[in-house]
Amino acid sequence: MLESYDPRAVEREAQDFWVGRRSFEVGEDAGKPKYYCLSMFPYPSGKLHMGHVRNYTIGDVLTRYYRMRGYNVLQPMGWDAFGLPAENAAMANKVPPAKWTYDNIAYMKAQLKSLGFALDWTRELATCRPEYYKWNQWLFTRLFKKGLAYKKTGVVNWDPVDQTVLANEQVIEGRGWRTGAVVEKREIPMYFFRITHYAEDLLATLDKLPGWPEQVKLMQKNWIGKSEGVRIGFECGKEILWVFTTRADTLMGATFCAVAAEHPLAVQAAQKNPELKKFVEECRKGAVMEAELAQVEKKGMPTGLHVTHPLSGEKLPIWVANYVLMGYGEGALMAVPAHDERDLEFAHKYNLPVKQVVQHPPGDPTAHGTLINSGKYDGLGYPQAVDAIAADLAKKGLGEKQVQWRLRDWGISRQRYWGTPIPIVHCAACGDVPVPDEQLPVLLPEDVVPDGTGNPLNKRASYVDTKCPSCGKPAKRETDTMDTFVDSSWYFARFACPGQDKSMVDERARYWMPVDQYIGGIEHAILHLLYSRFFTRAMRDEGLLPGMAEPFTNLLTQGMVLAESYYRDVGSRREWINPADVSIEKDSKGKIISAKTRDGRDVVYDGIGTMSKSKNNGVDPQALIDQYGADTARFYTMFASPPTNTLEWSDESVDGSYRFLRKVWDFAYKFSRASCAASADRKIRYQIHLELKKANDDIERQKFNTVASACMKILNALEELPEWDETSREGLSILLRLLSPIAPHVTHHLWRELKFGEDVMRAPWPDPDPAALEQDEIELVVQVNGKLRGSIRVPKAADRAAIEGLAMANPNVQKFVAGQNVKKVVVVPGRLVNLVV
RNA sequence: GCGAAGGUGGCGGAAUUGGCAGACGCACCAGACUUAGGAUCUGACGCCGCAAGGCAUGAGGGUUCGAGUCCCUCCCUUCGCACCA
Repeated sequence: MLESYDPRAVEREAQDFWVGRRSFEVGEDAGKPKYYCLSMFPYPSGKLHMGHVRNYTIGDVLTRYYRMRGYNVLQPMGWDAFGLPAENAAMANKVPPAKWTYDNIAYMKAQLKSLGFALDWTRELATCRPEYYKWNQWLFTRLFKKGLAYKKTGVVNWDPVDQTVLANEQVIEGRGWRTGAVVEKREIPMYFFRITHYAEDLLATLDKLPGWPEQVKLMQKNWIGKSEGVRIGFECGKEILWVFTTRADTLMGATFCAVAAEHPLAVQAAQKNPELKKFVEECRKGAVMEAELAQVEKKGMPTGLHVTHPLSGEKLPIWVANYVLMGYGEGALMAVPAHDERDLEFAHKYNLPVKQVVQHPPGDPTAHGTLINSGKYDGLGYPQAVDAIAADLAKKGLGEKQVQWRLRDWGISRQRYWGTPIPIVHCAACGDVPVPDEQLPVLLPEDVVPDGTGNPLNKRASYVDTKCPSCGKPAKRETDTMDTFVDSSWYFARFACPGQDKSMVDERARYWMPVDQYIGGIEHAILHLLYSRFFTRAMRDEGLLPGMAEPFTNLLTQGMVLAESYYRDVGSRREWINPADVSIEKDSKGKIISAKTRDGRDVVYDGIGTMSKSKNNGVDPQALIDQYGADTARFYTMFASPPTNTLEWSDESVDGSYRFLRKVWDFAYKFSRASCAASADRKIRYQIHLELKKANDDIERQKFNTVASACMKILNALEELPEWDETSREGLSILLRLLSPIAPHVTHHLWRELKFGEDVMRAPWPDPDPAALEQDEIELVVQVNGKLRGSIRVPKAADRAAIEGLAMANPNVQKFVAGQNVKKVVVVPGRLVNLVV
């Protein structure tokens, strides 16, 4: 065997071996338990980033581990290939999005292969291929016929200069990213998926997902946002203003009503009131983003209209307020300033009355309590008050209990080219007609270069002009495409069915689904995961996935990979400098005091955040692979932190990972030339098996950083052996197997070189030997008043009295208890003794 | 603003159940080997202190024989907020 570690040669050799044996291609096998391990597929942005390396290494470690544990493991890979960046690249480089995307896929596929992931490439898919998106279209037509897909108007960001719809990320501080024009809200017709049909089930089933992080389940629960309340009608002349509230108990404290600027009452009132019209129009300026809306200063204007309080008969003014959202509830609310912080802020600003009606604990006006100043309802608690008030309202026909959801239906229309065409034909006579199955897929032309002014499909007569599938007369094709979240909502099921062109999925999906382990970034905790859960239900009800509701049994949400970012302002333009090109100076506390580029110009430190193209702070993993090899890149990303933590990038510590793999090689090299004694070393063997026991626990709880450090500890222990013996051989074979899921290439090579077997991946996973873990004596820590004062060795079977005696006899312990009364002795078996004086 | 998570040496992190805080590694420091060292090996390495010892897990308070871990208040960072993926 070679004396020194050459990652390049070792990795090529191992990868050739796997390809030659088709090691990762799997089929259905009734003889083994199946394990479907899936990492979120990448958007083909150009090259892999650190988040990908981390994500796919986590999946690969699990895949290789479960294979060695005897499971039939599927780990596929594909491309989330539709999306906005391809159109942006097209505008910048005058290249069709299709070509740009396919080129990126080719490059990134080579990168993934160089990292040695155990992927079944025979199942590769790209969502921009007709054979994939055909089934988006097919399912859309099914849902459309059932009413689960439907058309209504939705609000979008409109750039008045480019005459185009903007994505939220294309709106910067309320202005269009290319034109700088103030963005307006515009209502346009769109298609929606009726995800709210499944709201109750999506919420209730969260409790049956023990393999999901509590954090994610809680976020989804809050997002779905079931609230039980009362719908209350306020008479306004001949009309009724309906509001929804979860605090009907505070109805007697309502001092005004507020409606959204888009509310029909506001629009109507604005027609006769130029000042109000101006205000309503002002509310239409700016982006649709909720985060932005929530932070704008609360503003309002009276409509001049009044409503009648349904119980007191009092006249209350109606205001238009920019903090009322048209999309939630009725787009209107009753304001109770005394018991709602936002209403209070608004009331103070505009001098509106505040009337306390609930006796609340001091300092918490929004807490439930007993009613006061509420006439006949005085003295009631929250539930009784709500019941009584709802009943009285019901008698007048002005209220009823209602369940309200925060979850909205999913708008899937995008006024963009690079996505799945929505399979609808608009016919003057027949209306919106879904494209029949035999005419699917509606093909997206691939030779288009968008220019940023609207959807280029609109300008293609050959695409738009068609015949109505229903009556055969000339008609227009829908030019909107689907949200790319549609593509990623079912790809996991499609991976089970390569080559299937007769149906969306087939019976093979019943073998592989659900995904046993899904791995991806925490940033997908809500939308992607919720949409996938919705799709699985919709497909189930279409007969495609019988009996299945939940697509992902276990979910691992990896933390984001963060890096520092730096910029400098050049005129009005902000230039972002890659951290690799910045040298920094830190003070003794580690705070950055100055940052300069290589040529000595000052740059501004902008803090730490997600690696992103816009801040140019990405670290290219390719440089890491080129310099150290794939095994080091994999080992480092596992060792650096547990998968669920954020990972703050530092290239300084990569060296240590490389050094460790080299040490493994050096040890194996020396072993290959040594002759071993037949004896074993009890003490070192104990250490190795103890580390193995902990490492096996850590793999099960997905803490791969401590598995990596267990490998280091085992090697450190082996190096302490006074001579080559059976413990060296056993320890090395354990080390190579334990390390193989993380660093598969070097362990593959050494396993064969040392004649442990032909293929480490097919070796059984090591389990600790109980005999090696047996000990006659154990060490106990002795504390006095909770402070460490010494330690004692006691026989394993020692009783309490013997332990107390030994603890008291310890000289250092004596120093602290001498002459004092020992009031209490706490003995924690196997751990410690605490003497309280 | 709302929802969620996190904060431990100079740095990444460990401590699985309330029981030895800082495993393992990086950086730094000292030494050995060497023509050389950005290689390798040995040692030291939280802070204060000559030592005994004391202090220390974002800040402040509480529960407990014992708190990084549980409870309360506050501060900071990251993620999501429905057209980025």
